[in-house]
Amino acid sequence: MIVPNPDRRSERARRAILSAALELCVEESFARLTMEGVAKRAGVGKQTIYRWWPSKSAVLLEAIDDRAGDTLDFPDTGDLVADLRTQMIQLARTLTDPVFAASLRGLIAAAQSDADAAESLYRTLMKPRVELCAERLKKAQQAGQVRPEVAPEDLIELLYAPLYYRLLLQHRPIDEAQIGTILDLIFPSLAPA
Amino acid sequence: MIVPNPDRRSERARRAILSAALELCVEESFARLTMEGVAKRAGVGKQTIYRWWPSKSAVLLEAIDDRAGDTLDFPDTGDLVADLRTQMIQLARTLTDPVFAASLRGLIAAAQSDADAAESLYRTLMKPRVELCAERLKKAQQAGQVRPEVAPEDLIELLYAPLYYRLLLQHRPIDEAQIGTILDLIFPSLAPA
Amino acid sequence: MIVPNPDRRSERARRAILSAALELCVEESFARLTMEGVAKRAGVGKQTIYRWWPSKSAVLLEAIDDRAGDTLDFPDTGDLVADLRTQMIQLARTLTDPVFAASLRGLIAAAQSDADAAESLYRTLMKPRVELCAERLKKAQQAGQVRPEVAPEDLIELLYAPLYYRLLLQHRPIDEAQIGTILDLIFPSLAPA
Amino acid sequence: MIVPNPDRRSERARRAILSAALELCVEESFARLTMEGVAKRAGVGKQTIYRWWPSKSAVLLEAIDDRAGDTLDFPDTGDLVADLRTQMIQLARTLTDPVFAASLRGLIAAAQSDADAAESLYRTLMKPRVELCAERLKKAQQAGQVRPEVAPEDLIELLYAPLYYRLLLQHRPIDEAQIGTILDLIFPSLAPA
DNA sequence: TAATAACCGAGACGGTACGTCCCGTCTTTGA
DNA sequence: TCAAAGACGGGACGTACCGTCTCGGTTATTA
Repeated sequence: MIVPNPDRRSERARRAILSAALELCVEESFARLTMEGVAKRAGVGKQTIYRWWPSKSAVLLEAIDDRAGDTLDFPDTGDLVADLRTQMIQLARTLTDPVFAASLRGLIAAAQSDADAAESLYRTLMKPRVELCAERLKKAQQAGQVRPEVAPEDLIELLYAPLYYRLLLQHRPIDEAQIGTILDLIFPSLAPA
Repeated sequence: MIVPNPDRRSERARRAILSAALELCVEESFARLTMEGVAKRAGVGKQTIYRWWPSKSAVLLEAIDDRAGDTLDFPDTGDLVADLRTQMIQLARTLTDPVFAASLRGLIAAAQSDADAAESLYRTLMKPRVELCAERLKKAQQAGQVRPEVAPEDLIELLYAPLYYRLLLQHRPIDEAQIGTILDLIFPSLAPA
Repeated sequence: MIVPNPDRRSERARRAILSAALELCVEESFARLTMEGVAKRAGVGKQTIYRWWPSKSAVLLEAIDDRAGDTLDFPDTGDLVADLRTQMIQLARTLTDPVFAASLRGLIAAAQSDADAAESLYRTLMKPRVELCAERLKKAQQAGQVRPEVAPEDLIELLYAPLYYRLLLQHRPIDEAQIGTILDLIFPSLAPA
Repeated sequence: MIVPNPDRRSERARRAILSAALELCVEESFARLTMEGVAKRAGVGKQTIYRWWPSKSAVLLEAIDDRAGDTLDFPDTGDLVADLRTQMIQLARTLTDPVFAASLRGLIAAAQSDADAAESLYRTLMKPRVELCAERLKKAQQAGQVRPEVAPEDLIELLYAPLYYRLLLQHRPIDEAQIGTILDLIFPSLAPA
């Protein structure tokens, strides 16, 4: 496979494609999002999309990752529950933003039939944030605030999975009350004996 | 809309269609599952599918619901945690069955772009089981085993969401260890003060 | 290769496609004639064209053959030169008809890069007419009007090639004067010694 | 339109382009000959082709004209039929040369949809040779070997059209026998009464 | 017991989008 | 300043499916 020269890449086209993808994903839905529609909306040839991305989920992943930007940080005030609450509320806001919600739901949908999409979704969007959270939890364990035998990754799943559950099932809305419930139900169990 | 007469419906065709849908969903994936493929595999005209189902996700939902059969029961030995463990292990087995996993992942994917699919997926597959579990939890609350101010629906989400998280993200496998972790981390918080 | 069932073929679509092909070939040119354009003009899906014809030259060949219709006859008054003149004038009219000229020029152009197109062009349009002419010439030879050692096929090429030469080179127009010249220059040589 | 400075033109690039065009036209066909293919094969940028030629037929015309070289001469031994035979055999050899045949068939095909290509093809390749032949015929007329009222251009068409007919229809091969037939059938009519 | 519906299989239809090829133009870097 | 390289916006290719439609051909009542 011949790889195009990234130095000659048109930044204008790149931005137009990513914007068009996000817009169309919200206006329609991921399933009705088409490469042809993106090309038309972006004023770009289809080949220019295929030159730089292998699939529509790859375009959307880059678009949403660009938009998420540098929000890679995890608060550390010393109070673990307060920090988690702050961060989870921030995530809840993101997951209820129409653009982000539509994109992420689409990406997760795509991941169900496309292992590459699943892999890059996890690696790009989720893994870095999971790792930051894991570090914060380890620090709390070292400070004696959390039982040492709890694996941070397990705890992270417990805390965050209910948000994704509501994102994907859409049966109940993601909100701050949910976050309160999650923290209330889990944290009393976590203090060392 | 003209509804065909269900009395004259061919049971042979119905079964062939549902089987073909499940087979193809596993062999390929939900995204590559096509009405034409199902019709061909089932030895059936396309019209026969469209006559009885509005979409491929509707076919698959009926197929998987048929297969799940009458497993609508929730153990009640008096020991809530033991009962939940039993039931969750049963669910884990279902979610790791290739046919069920492929179908459910596809249905959830479809639900991201199709509100009807989302609604019927929840109503048909999830709601009855959620309600059974809620009843069991209420009984436990009445028996003084669980703090009364905890909403059963919230607790259910906390317990089950991590399984769906792993089903959809495919980053870690669903297994019994996970269920142990979930129960260990949540239940110490639940006993009434 | 799976062959579609001709009994179910839509005559309406067939006619619309052939008409659209002829129209577009004249309005634009064979090189600018596209399957997409024909489908659009005919109000037809592209697949419906590809189902019944392998290429645009095949469509055009059938269109022009349909239009030529049953003009498969060769006059026989007993006077060979008069009969040839009659028939050649008829051909000249055909070759100067805009629709026929554009189509035939396009078909011959296509034949230069496509052996199948060349073969079917010859077999469908030319061969039957060449054979009729050859029969007429043989009859004239039997009547002692033409030297018996002349091969009818050779004579036919001599008579008709100049018309095609002008059709394709477009440097001088095809007209009755040309036909007079051709017959005048060739026939004095043909009488038996 | 900005015309580039011919003094700075790269002769190396020009030769590479013309060679590549001829090679590809033979290996594939004129229809499958592409500017990109020529550029790649010639090791040249596409712009370098578009700078000096307007179309692929223009490239090919120059290529074949270069190759035909200075074969612009018409024998004159005093014996018209012998001279024509000599020259026509020479032409037959050219028309059966694979490179020349593929190119000329392609150029004539292109001429069917492109008036510029038709015009430059006639002017460059055909006209000079037609004129030489016409001069030779006029000389024969002055020598009383050919009826004076025959227009040389008409006679030329009669003589040469059958060769082009076989080149383009490919139904019978061009060979010396054909040339004998042509001359035998036409020349008895030409002597002055 | 014929006729007469209704569903069945099959698949042609008008249509959308796919992913690819090539067009002719434009832009960058180097000779 | 021209050349090589190739990215760009764009149009058409030939294919896969969509969801609708139109055919006979079995059934399975209803006159």
